[in-house]
Amino acid sequence: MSELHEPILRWYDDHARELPWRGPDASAWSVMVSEFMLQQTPVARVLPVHEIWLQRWPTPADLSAETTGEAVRAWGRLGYPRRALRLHAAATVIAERHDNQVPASYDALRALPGVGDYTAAAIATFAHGRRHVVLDTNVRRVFARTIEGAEFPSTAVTKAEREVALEVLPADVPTAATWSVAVMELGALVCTASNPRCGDCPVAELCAWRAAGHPAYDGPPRKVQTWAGTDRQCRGRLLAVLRDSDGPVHRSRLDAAWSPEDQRIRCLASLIEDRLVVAAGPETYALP
DNA sequence: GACTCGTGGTT
DNA sequence: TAACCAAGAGT
Repeated sequence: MSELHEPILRWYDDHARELPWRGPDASAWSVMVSEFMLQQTPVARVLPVHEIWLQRWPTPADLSAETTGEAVRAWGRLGYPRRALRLHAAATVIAERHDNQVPASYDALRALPGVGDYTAAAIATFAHGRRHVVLDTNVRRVFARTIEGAEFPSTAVTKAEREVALEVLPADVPTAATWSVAVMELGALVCTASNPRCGDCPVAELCAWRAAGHPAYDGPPRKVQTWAGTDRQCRGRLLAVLRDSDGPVHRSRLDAAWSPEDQRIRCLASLIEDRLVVAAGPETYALP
């Protein structure tokens, strides 16, 4: 029984945000959709899109019956639109092989497209109450600080890190689920990456990083995403043209959306390769 | 393990 | 303002 448990669980009881994918009325599918959307996208931007998706596609089979293009269009500007394709593909697997029920086992979830270690553990835990180590960027940062005394965790999840997380995971199954969401919430609201609110932290007195005097991060340089002029930006521009059009668009519309030309051609080809775009006819393109 | 893949709010 | 960063996954 870690001494972190009680203060963090009590803090969560008082400060948890009310989110639509939490609470007793949320379906496992609602949790699954939220986990896909929350991969690298902030809660505030997910909220309105998640509501539309659940209303439009209340079960995996409802989404599976749509074209992938409609999923990409409804994904809107959440970013990383390949997640929409993977969610659609996962919904199809669930509809066809899992009786339209989101699996409860980690292994079955992990086998779905777009579901990695984190998402499998999160769905098993938050949708089905299973007991798993849920290691996301928030949890990793909270443990790095409170337990290891470092400002930030290592770049990749280590075996030792996973073992520590398992050691502090409450043995009681339902408490383990609450614990995981509580630590995530603490990382999201208090133990933030920049400007942590240590004055509001329920475990400030126990925090190794604070006790050490908040030493600055001294690990390898954390990668900074470049953006301007990248293929990612170019792809985003091209896809936005298709997303904002009702039907197929002529190549000239895409030509106007980005230069230089060689990069535009390369990115359009990669979008087609990724099945985010299809050639709809001579010189015309559309969502799949 | 290093890279790639969107988007927009915050500082 | 440019940099940072947000419930990661796949290659």
